[in-house]
Amino acid sequence: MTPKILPLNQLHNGKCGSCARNKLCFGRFLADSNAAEQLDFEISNRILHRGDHIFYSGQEFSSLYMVRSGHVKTVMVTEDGEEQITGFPGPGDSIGADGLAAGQYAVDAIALDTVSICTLHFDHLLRTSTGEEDVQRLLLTLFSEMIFGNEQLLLTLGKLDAQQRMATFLLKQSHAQLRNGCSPVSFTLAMSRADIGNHLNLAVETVSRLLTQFKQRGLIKFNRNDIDWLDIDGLANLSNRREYTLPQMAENLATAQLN
Amino acid sequence: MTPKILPLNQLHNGKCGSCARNKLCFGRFLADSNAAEQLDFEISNRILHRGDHIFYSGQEFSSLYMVRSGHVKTVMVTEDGEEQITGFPGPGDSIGADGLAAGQYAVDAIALDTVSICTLHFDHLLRTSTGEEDVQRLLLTLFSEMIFGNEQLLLTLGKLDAQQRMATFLLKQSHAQLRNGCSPVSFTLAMSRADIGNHLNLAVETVSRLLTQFKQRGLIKFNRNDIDWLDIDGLANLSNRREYTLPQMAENLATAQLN
DNA sequence: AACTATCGTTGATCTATATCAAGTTCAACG
DNA sequence: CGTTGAACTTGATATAGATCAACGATAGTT
Repeated sequence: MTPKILPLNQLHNGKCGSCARNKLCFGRFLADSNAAEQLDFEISNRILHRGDHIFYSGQEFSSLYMVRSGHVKTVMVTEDGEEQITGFPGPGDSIGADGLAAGQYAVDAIALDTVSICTLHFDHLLRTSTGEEDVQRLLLTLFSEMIFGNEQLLLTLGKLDAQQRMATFLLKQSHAQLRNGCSPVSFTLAMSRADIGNHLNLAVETVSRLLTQFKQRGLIKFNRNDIDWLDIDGLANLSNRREYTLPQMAENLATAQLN
Repeated sequence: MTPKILPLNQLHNGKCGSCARNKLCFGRFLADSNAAEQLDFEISNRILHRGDHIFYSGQEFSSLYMVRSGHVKTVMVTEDGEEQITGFPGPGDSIGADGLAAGQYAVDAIALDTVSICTLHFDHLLRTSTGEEDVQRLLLTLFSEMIFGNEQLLLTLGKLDAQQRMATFLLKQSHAQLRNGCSPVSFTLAMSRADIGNHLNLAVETVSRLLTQFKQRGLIKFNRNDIDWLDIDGLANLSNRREYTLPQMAENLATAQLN
């Protein structure tokens, strides 16, 4: 009889601070590595599959979510049904913060592949963190990160052309890989060309053409959604952004771990 | 000898909770009107003039700011100097939250006209609010509002055409007026055509043409930057968004005051 | 293995909005 | 009260990327 083995994205119910993935998640905001013990609020874990909703737009706000593994898309919808993908949260990213102000989630959060996600009941979180200055700061930092990220995205979509947007997107994915201790040059894109196009405000055809073009210019190697290699400096050069070049990426990572 | 009279946007140094403008500012997030007394953190006031910087992009993060009166633009800059105006915070809006995560402000915040602004030293704010669950919630709500606002903007810029974007922008300005107890159909735009164009990702010429077109269709009456009248329902119809129609606006306002 | 639906690629054409080019208006200043 | 410069308007033309159209590849199903 074989011993029972936990799956790679092992479940964890209980205190946030004692979770094995803490360093890649909430812990990445804590300067003191022992401070994780302060994260003594309850979390509960859920596994979702491709297409499952974590929550719906308009649904009453109750919790924040942290992605432990897998990828999600967050979709905002206009009156007349047009959809805008506002982001692709992955491991260590939070979801749902946009719902607090209005009391209801502003987007649909949909799993792109198999996703392990933590539920942080907001009222509980707030009660538990009262008096814990570090935890308060952590929550605000988490929210601040989202504000900053959205502003960066506004800049990317507003002032860069199709090629620059695509390069920036690939570098962002690469950077996220690195943050999670995975290879920044070899990974799988969880989202379809249509999703990328929607997110970057480009037609599917344009996304496809740009990827082909990048491949021909030797900037990336890929097959379908599997990226085998990616020229970070070359793409950074195209994107007019230095922030994702490897040395800079490593530095960002170090900073993220320290703060 | 005439008595000394405070200017309209009267200065207020001391406790936030005792400020006369509290109801239009931090207080708008508090359900209980007496809860304002909980806002016992220190604030200090500054007056700025057109073109003055509240802070610079890259400057070390230290404080959040609340606009008491006047209008501001927040500008993010790319590597190669391209600028994106991410918003036009007005009375009751906060500035600077994007700087917490990285420890430095992400945008330049520049006064568009004469601005009265409150400085909330972040460390002091955090220390004072520790143990105050309502204040913690308030801060997170403030941040959440910005996340939501940026996502709405992403949707507007990504999925609406020039005409719809312009209509949406005018309605947003109108809505902000209403929130501050001013006329939603008669007000002055603090920003130039160039600023509007930059913010909406449109050429100045397109902004000008659309405004002229709206005037010819009887949707707005204006002279230079003074809007004398504005057909809220008509514009809402164009913009494919019902959220800014007058009944809805009044409801939003009521909700905002209750929560 | 053949079938089918979904997703991705590639080429041809079209269009919304940018860009270019001239004015026009207005506020500030000597 | 004429001068200047910035901000705005209006018309003509250009273009990046969308849209339309057709085809190819892949994974899941029977």
